[in-house]
Amino acid sequence: MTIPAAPAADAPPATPHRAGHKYQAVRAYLADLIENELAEGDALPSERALTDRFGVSRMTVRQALDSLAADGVLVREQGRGTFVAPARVDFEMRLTTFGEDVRRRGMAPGTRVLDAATVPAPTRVAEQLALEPGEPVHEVRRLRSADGVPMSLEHAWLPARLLPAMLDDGVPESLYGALRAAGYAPTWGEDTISASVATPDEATLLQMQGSLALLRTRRRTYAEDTAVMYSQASYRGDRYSVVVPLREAKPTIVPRAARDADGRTDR
Amino acid sequence: MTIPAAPAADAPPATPHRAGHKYQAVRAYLADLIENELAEGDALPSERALTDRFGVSRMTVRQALDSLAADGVLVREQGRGTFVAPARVDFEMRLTTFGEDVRRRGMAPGTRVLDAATVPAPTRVAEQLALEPGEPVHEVRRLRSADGVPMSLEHAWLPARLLPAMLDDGVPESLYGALRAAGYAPTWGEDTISASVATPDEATLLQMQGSLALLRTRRRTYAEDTAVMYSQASYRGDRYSVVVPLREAKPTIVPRAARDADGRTDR
DNA sequence: CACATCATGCGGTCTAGACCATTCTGGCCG
DNA sequence: CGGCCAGAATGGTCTAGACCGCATGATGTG
Repeated sequence: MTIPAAPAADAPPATPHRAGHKYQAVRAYLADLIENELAEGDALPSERALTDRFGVSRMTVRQALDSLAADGVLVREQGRGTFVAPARVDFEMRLTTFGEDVRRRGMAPGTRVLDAATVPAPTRVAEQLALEPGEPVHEVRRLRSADGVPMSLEHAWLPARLLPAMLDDGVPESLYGALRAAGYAPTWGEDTISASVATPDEATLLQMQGSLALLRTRRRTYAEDTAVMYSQASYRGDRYSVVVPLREAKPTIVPRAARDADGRTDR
Repeated sequence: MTIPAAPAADAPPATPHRAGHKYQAVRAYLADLIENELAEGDALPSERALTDRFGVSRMTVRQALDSLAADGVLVREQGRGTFVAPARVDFEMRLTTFGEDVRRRGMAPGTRVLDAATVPAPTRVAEQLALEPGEPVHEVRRLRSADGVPMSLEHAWLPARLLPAMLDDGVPESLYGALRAAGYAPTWGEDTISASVATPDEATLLQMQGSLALLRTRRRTYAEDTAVMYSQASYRGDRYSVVVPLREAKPTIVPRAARDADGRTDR
């Protein structure tokens, strides 16, 4: 935001590096520019212009620009300039919550808690969470809906050791939120997706008529190295689908340099 | 005029830059080292050692190291050294074929062609492939099996314009292989996964008994910007599941610098 | 013996230049 | 009018240093 039009041409003596690194200042300035000022495809100030504006050397400016280019935010073109990169497809599935997911689809999420208790971990759950069998876990069963229409039955288990007080004030609005608040922000996970037929109980709760097909996901959620949650969700097959972006088959290793090396592409 | 700072003390021979850039040479050397000599976690030569070995400046060495670190092949640790990165989890789903997929699970893939013809594109297919309705497409229906057990019904459409002779010698072993051979190697795609109940016809072909739940995927496959295939597959719900790795929820923008900016991390 | 200190080596940041390769523009000339 | 060519501007590569902060192990010291 603050545009350092005049960067105190020489040495700011008091805090020379306390304020962080110079390239970070340049990067922050550029990031702000990209987010608030420029549109996709717009040109950024040239390296030499930034050099003048910030009173730093060109290598420092390039470090900022290159890091943004590496993040896919910028595209650099020799002889032309540096431009805001076109929005790229995100090739990674994200750990989203049901609430976020539904809102992103433009609907209002709803929740009905069916069951919540702290219990000894069942064998399968203990396996998935790498716990000793019988170690206490919070178990939560919820019926999730979108715009009032039942969509999914969720069954989640979290190690009680990580969040001892989680259920003290009732079931939290968001389990991921509770994990984040406890310092166990989910960082990665794994879904296993399958299909099966709803039990009569499930069919009733989800108000299914006609087709009884369910899309089931079993999810393990991790915060860094610790398993923080195991959950199963059953979605109405007629109302829910998952979109998975796909990348090309995995290349060898060390891509960038190899490209130019072998000119022939006769495969 | 100005004598170049580089004193050409050593080699300014016939082809000084014809052979490529210096940092690429360093990178290639390091890549070979990583692939053939070193194990996960091993230390690489220090920047200054590489500087001596190649007779280049440290910035040039760093460009090679940084690019490999950006590719996730190396991990740099201030004060300690540069190390071969641990094999990382692949957070991206890949465009795999049924055959590859089954073989990776240790089973033998099988195929029975049910139908193959070149026909005018149905409306929905034309939409998905961005064709004019009625434009000719190759249509292929196959029953796929693993170790002789029926697993999946596949229905695929490919623009005939891209591979005019695809069906001349019967149905190719691999549709992706045919695309690659024609210069349309698939580079990305998108699966939409849902669940539904098998029709009697599907149940018969897949020899389903008991549960009639199917896991269905609709896939669009692209080679760069051109849609090269649209396909639907129906998997037996009791025998097939999809594993999707998940990354943490998407951060705002501009991650790297922002991290250090707010000093407080009172955990 | 336990602990503080220091030297060393490492990657991280930064400078003030240089030349190269590519792209585009504008003016010149046929 | 059309095509060619020279600049100018841009990013790409590279140098030969400098100082900083961090991690580690050796060296003393109480």
